[in-house]
Amino acid sequence: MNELVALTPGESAALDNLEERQRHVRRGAVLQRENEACNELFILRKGLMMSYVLLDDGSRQILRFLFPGDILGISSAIYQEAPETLAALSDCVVSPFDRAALADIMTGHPRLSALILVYSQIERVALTDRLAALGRTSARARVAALLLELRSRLRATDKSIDNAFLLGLTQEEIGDATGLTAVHVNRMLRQLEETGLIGREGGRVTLKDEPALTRAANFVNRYVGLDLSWLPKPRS
Amino acid sequence: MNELVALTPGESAALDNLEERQRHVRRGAVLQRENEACNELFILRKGLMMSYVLLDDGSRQILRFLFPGDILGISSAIYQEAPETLAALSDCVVSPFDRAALADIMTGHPRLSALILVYSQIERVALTDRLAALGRTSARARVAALLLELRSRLRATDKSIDNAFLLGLTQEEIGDATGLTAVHVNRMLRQLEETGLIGREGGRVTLKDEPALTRAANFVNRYVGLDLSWLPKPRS
DNA sequence: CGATCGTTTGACGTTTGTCAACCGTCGTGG
DNA sequence: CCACGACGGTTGACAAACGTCAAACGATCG
Repeated sequence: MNELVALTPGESAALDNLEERQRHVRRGAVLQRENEACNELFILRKGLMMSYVLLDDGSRQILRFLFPGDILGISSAIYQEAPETLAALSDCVVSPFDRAALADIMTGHPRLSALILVYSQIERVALTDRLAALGRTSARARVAALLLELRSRLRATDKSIDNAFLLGLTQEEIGDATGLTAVHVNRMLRQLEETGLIGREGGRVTLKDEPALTRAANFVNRYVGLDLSWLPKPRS
Repeated sequence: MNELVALTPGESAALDNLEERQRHVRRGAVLQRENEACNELFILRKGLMMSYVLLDDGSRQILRFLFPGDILGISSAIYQEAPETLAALSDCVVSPFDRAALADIMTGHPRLSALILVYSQIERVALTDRLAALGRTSARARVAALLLELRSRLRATDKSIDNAFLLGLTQEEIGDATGLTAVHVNRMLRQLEETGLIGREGGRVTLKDEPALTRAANFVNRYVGLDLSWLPKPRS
């Protein structure tokens, strides 16, 4: 949270309290399964995870990729059964905490409550961007938007990333995120490569023509342009 | 909020405070425009509204339909510029309030803060349901899901609604919500009618075979199955 | 009464999915 | 050490779903 505002000692302590415990999650492991009870929330410390749902016909929709610093499972915490599955795309480290800890923060730290709401709204807007992409843009635009989003979010934790990054996803996973088949994702990636917008060498993607990609995708970075001047005063 | 928990007098007073003012919004009017500054939030009191985004090519994605009791514009409140447009689908009444009032609630009423978070998470899950629908289901399923969702949400404010309701949307609006063209929406509606799943008489839709519709749509009502046992204690 | 809007329908085009085959890499167990 | 199988990527032929264009109709409103 300290990227958005300077925290008071009391607020920092409350957050550190959430991150007391650590749990390692192996690549491919499931942290929380759709339709199962789940009393824990998590903060992702290291690695890349995803949330997804499975439909009746067995197809999968990836809802969101999760990066270090993200809070996982708020939506599951308000339901008796989790509405989505959380799974690790790489070896990860998470800090589990329970719903009572969330309630304690909301009672004792109004500004942190507001920041949790802010993060959940940033996520909401990112979801609506993807909704618009799935509803109204071409396969090519969706793949381009996904690459831009991945790069932008990876850079938030690893400043060394510039135009090139290791794409930790299979083409099937890209397809499940963008509403396409793996075969068509492959065609789109190749087309982006052939037209010079991206480069690819064994899992590594290079954004070679970022302005053209942004135009193709109408991508907006939702972590900039915030207005937090209205946040309540910290209590301690 | 009082549908989910019994409010204390202090909490009720804080909410009544938000609804002090009233503003009438005519059908078709825009309450908030994408990319414009907006310092107000709203509670919808009467009528039907929608939020949408416009893409570069002029196409529109409707993100969400808004019903009485919904809070409008939280996501816009955290940005300098609104990420979405709010427009009235029928004559409406809204209660505007400012961001400072939101901050006051978060400071003074921890349980209301938590409930605001709960509502924003219900909305989040509804958005992910729609994301999965757009990414992974057929045009027929998406239209069926929209009809079920509309009926379910209309019934929340009007208990007299059973299987039939007045569909206050054009087929173009249904298309913009489901990621289809108006022409194809028409074909799907006619197909649902011909196969006996729905009936139609001039703007009125009747869900004639609800189990079959639910199967066609894999629809989940996200306003049931909540677990709010963890909510913080009310302060006053 | 004309104009506009929403709906309906048909013919046709494009995008995307499906199916199938093949390739290279990697890990594993005989 | 090698053979095998699993997995992910690549490619082509074909099919299905959905979009585009165009025309006509009825209702509503000024």
